[in-house]
Amino acid sequence: MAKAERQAREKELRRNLILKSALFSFAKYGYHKCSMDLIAEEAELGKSTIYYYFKNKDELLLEVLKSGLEGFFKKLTDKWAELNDPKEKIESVSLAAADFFAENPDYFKLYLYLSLHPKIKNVTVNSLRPFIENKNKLFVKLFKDARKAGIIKPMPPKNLVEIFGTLIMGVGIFGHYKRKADIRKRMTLINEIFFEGVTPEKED
Amino acid sequence: MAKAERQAREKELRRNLILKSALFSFAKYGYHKCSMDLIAEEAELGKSTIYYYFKNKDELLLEVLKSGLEGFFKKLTDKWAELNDPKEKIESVSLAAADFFAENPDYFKLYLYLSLHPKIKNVTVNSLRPFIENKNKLFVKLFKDARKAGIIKPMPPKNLVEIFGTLIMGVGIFGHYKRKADIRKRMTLINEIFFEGVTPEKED
Amino acid sequence: MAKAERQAREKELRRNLILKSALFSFAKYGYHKCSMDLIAEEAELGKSTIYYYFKNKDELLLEVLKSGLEGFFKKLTDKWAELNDPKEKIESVSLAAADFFAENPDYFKLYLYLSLHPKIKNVTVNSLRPFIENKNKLFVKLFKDARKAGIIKPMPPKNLVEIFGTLIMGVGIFGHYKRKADIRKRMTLINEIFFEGVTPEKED
Amino acid sequence: MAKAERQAREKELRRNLILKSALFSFAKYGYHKCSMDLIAEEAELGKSTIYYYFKNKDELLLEVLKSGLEGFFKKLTDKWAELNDPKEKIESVSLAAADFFAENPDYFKLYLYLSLHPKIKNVTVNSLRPFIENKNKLFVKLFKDARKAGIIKPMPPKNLVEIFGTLIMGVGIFGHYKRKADIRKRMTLINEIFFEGVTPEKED
DNA sequence: GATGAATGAGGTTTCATTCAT
DNA sequence: TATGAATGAAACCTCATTCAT
Repeated sequence: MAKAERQAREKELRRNLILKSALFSFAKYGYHKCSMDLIAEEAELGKSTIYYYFKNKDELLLEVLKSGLEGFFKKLTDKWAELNDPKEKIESVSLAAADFFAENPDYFKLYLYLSLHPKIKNVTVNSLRPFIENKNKLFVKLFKDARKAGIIKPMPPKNLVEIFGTLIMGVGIFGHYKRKADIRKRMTLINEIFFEGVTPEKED
Repeated sequence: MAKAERQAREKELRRNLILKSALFSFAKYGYHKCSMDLIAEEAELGKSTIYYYFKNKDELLLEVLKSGLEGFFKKLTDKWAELNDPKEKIESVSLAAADFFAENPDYFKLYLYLSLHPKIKNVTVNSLRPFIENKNKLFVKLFKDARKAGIIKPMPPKNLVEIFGTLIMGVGIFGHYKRKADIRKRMTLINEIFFEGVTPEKED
Repeated sequence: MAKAERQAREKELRRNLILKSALFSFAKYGYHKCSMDLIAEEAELGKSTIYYYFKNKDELLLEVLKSGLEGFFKKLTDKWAELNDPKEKIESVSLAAADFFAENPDYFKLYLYLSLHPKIKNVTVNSLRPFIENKNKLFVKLFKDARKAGIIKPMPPKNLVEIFGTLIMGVGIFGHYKRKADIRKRMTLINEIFFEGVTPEKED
Repeated sequence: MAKAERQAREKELRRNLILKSALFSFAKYGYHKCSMDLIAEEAELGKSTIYYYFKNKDELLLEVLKSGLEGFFKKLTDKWAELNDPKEKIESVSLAAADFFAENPDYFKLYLYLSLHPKIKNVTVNSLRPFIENKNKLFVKLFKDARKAGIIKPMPPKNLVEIFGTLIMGVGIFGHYKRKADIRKRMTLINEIFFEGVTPEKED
């Protein structure tokens, strides 16, 4: 019957509405100062309805983060599919992040905020860890490939991933940029520094 | 009378004890999950005593951060006094940070955590802003000097401060390092990348 | 039409399924900690279905208890039909209870639990009262008959019913017995004490 | 200083006030239907004050029960100190219980209610277990002594303790008695049945 | 100066029940 | 007949803060 199908679709929509409202409110007030009431109000639903869709606040947070990260990595891997050159692939990470920041200014702030919270770190974010570590391996491999291709100095790939990741996330932390073009410009600068450094070419 | 003096000294000691306990507990539990009780217990003082020394939780946090930052910048400016070369000065920032991270693993995490918290950002941390912006000017000037000295490409100094700052703080975010030597090594890598990039020298 | 009949039969089956699941869950979690969800899940039915069969949680409880008690008294009166001697009849109560405990370890616990719950006592269990008082009269009559037959001291029959009832229910309260044989043995001891006391025969 | 002493005394008084209010309210509404608000209102204190004195609802319950049982056993052992004959000692148990029921009509109901609650049984009441098992040993010893003195048939003392205990608690369960004299009368009947049984003396 | 005691405000979560389909 | 979805009401508990001493 088409009915069941429509219901499933509507349920998915509601779920996404809650996810969206939660992200918005978490980001606006910060996870700890954002009450379930606030989220419910934002979603224009009863508070208990949220508990009908998500077991508790922690899980809601988790799903918010998951859906955000999934969106980001979907975009990124789509882009990678079009590229071959490792350097271009690396640069595409920051550019994909730029677009993602512009469209979802809250995800990375929330993610970082939580990464730094000692208690949550141990409970919720940890269940994201497998997901993240999986992605991390992709990045490590990317840098290894770049190294093999001779376009990167012999530096430990893991460290490079961390450092490059930091650079990108920094945009999210300090991010007072609003326009996508500005963020892209900043990412371009980051790419340039990461690859070439700030030291001018010696002319001789 | 020496009595008043001794009393003043004792008061200062108490204040510092509270500050230390607060930092420890904030870092251990996260600002929002760290109750005044926890801090009082850590300091082995009555809870109300904390209110005798600090107006409220927010102000306590502020003072904790201030004292931490002051410590860091004290060390940094001491080092700068010994140096002339702008590049060396820039590099000394990350090395000073390395030592500071090793000795005070919690300050920067707390600082970052709060930088990302929307509400606190607007209330408490903002009152740190003058202090920080002041220090920021020092860094901007440093990069301008470096630019003048020709050891830096013509890139916007403000952006460079942010990017270099991000690189350093990243160590605090991911910070799984325990030994000072490890942190220093990582900072050296960061310095190298920042100045020279990851692209190998073209040999021709 | 046979259809209506089958439907009625199926409805009865569903009702019993819910009753069984409710008893199981009430006993497992305790009435107050047992949510309708739990019961619905146990019955593998939608939660609203329970409301289709029973007006509310209280009524469900009531019906659970009723059906349990009915089962017990059915067995008991069946046995009584075979017996004439009042003493044997009295003893058969505890033995019937033994079997009933063994087969339905939860009914009496639930019944007692609720007898002790002040609020429920006043609302739901009270509607069991006519039923129970009816049965009680049977017991009182039994003890009166026993008195007439000269096999019981001249003690107030009502009190004897209460005391004998207590003894039996005590097995349900402390009931750490698992095997039917153990419960029967215990009931035999209770019968002996109730009739003969614990004081040894004077030998002279 | 006398000040500290007075404060300690006042704190103890408050604690007892809460305990009393809690017992009253638990008994009136039943543990699960008795909210902390209700207790606070009864004690004419803020709800949080109760949490200042007791960690949570479970612990409050535990302390209520503990204090009740302690009161009972204090009275009982006081009486035992005056007695030598094991039979008199046994009888004194039910008479002490009679007085205790009359003065604290709620304790045993609450205790039983909780003994029967599957979830609480495993958490809170269990922490009473050592206390209770300790007392139980006293009773077992009492029945062993009575056996040695030849005033009890060779029946397993543990079972006798349970059965005798059940008889006494039954008064608490069904207890519609208000006047101390009525309860004592009932206990006397129980003692008589327990020792001599309901079977009349054979006259021959 | 120092603190034990008290609490109001607010947070998360549970759950019986209803309603549209 | 059966049920998925939604929710209001209420429960437990935490915590920054105050106040009397």
